[in-house]
Amino acid sequence: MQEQYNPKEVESAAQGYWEENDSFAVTEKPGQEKFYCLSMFPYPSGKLHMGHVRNYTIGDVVARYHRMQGKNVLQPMGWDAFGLPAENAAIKNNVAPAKWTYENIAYMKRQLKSLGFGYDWNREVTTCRPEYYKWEQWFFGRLYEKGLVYKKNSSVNWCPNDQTVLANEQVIDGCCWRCDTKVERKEIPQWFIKITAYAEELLKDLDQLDEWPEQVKTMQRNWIGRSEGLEFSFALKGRGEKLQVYTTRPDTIFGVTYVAVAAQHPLALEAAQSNPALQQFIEECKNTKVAEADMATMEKRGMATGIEAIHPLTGESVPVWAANFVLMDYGSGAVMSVPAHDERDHAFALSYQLPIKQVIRPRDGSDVDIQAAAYTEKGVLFDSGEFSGLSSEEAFEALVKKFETLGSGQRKVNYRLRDWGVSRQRYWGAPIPMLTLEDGSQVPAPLDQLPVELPEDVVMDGVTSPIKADPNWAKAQFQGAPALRETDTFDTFMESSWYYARYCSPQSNDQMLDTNATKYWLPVDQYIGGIEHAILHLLYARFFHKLLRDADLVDCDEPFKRLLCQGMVLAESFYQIDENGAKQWISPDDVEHETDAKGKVLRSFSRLNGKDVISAGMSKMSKSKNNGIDPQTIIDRFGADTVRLFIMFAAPPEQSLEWSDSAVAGANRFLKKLWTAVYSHVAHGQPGALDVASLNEAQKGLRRKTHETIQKVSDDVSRRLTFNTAIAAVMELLNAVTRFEDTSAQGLAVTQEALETATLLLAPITPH
RNA sequence: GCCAGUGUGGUGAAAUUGGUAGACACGCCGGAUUCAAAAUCCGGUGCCCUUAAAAGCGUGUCGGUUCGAGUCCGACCACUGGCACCA
Repeated sequence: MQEQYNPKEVESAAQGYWEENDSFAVTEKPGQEKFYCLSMFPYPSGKLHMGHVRNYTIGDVVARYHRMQGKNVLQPMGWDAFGLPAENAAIKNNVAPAKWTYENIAYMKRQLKSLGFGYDWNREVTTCRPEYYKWEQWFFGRLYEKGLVYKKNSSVNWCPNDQTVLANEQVIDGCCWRCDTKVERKEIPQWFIKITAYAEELLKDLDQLDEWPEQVKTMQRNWIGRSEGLEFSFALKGRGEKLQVYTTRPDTIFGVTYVAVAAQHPLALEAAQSNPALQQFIEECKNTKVAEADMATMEKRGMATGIEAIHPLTGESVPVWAANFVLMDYGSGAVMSVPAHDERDHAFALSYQLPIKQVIRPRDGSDVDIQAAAYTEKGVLFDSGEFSGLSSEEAFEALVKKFETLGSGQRKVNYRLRDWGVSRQRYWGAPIPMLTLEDGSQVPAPLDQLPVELPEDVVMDGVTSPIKADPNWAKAQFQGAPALRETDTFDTFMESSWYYARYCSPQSNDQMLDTNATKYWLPVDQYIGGIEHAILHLLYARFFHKLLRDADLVDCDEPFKRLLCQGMVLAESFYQIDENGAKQWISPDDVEHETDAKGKVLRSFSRLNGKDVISAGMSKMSKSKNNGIDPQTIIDRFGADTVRLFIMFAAPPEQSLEWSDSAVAGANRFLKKLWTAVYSHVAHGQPGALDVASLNEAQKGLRRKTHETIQKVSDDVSRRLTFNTAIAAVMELLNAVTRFEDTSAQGLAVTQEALETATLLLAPITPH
């Protein structure tokens, strides 16, 4: 054993051994307990960032712990390789997205290996490879045949100058990020998968996920948004057609003073033909981004259409308004409005002087100032005909019954969840495997045409997808007749919705999944990833799993048994104001501090120009704030084990983690101390056998500490997933060993046990 | 705007089921070692008053429940994640 801790040597020796012996390769072993530990695979953006390091260290610690417990542990890794950044990089650097992506993968794979993660690389999955997306295309065809796929019009962000669709991220302050043109909403035909057909099951099965964080389940429940209400129609004065609406508050129906429809609603469009002001308003409503946050915060605007609706119970007429906050994409594109009992309707009624009619009062009979604010609580009805005097709950039932008796409405369960739009008008994604025949009908591409391959050797012009620009690409045949390929590609959430299952049989060439493998490995025992995926990715993956189950490809109901959502990695950011008044972000590497006698920072300044810098506090490591710390420089300086130890020690996994250079040095110091302690112990030679009966009080004390630490660390790592307290416990044990200083035969035996224990307990965290 | 979180010493945090607030570290202060420095080792370190002790104060703010609240409840403030085309 060397006297000094030399991480470079230790780490390359250990990594060389793992590589040579393929130490983390696993196969199905029916007799052995399995453990499937999965970390969310990365988008290959160029190089690893600290968030990746944190995510994968947590996963590796869990995987190595269970391996040490004797389980058959599967821990795979792969690449979520399709996506927008590859197209942007392609334009910027004049390189094809595929080449850029594969180079990034090669570099990041080397980095993962240098961090000592125990992956079974034989199972590596890369989603932009045809052998992967072939099966996604095949499965989409099966969903189409089952009636779970359909095409309909829906809104996109449209840049009228570039004649192209923009992602929400590409719309900056309502304008195109390339040409600064005002972005419009545009309706185009797109493919959808019926996730709403599984809404009830996706909601109900959350109850069986007892090892998921409560907050994630709550967010998913609210996202699915089950509600019970009444669906009914308004007749329209002088017209044959009816206007269908849905409400969760039928008890307020006598308070309806107007009806609102989306600006793009057929009624509004028709009325606009003879009303230039309305036409103008509808045009203006196109000038909003598709994002819900923008819809919810924009100024609520509207205009009367001149059409009158007949209240189904009172027979009174109420005006139909076109409003920018009603969305054509959701429900029927029309809502009943009760300003007295709904905040948004109230605000709208005040700005357009529409009547506010109160029909619910508090149960205690007290008065409310209905002009000042909506009364949204439930209560007791009045001015509601035969329903006056009923409570909101009684009125709900009575009104549903009334409408059902009249045959003009019914009870309906509604979901906020909308069907999954999977069409993207972009190049770098899996082609949607649909063919349009000469008669205009559509069929899935047959198996012998799969994969519908995306050409990789292309030149990006920055605006149009190469497969849309090339008229020949779309040309195909179907049963001897000419057909046209779909040139849209899949949402990249498609690939990440089933990769965890493909890892079970990644080389399967003749089928999507090998059911022998999925039955053994699934569900994933521990899934680890960022909280930012709490809703979309995790909901789509749960949905896809149920689709796979219904196709007999997997045999459990849920894909992820236990979930851990790790927090972000933050670093302090600093800036100076330049002569133009703009913030210049200074890298934390270039900032020095002056402190007072207690170590409190008094002043910070730039090492580059000596001028003071202003701290913007802790924020997520990002390019825009120039506060990213490159993991590679830390690995090169201290070694992978120090990086892993610091990251696991600095905060519990679900909290955000603040980067601190001196704390990293502290983690390194601890490893050096441990090394030194072992070295000086070994120098005393091999100790004799431990004789438990002959120990003195101090020796018993150290033994007790050793075994308390085993218990504490085991519980922290397996049940609580609080790695920071596990490490603290090992630090306490090492402190006890340092204080012990007993070189008698039994003293050395007890020390040996304590140091062996410390090393084994740390092994999952600092495996080298 | 809506949904979900977070807030404890100079700093990161701990307190697992409502029961000694601050484990373990970082930083800082003092000392040893050294020609000197780095590294290492030893001691101290919530705030306030104090030579010291003791008292007092203390878990974002305000209020409540309880014998007892960092922990439970209500209101508020600040920050963070998501909002369906970033992944």
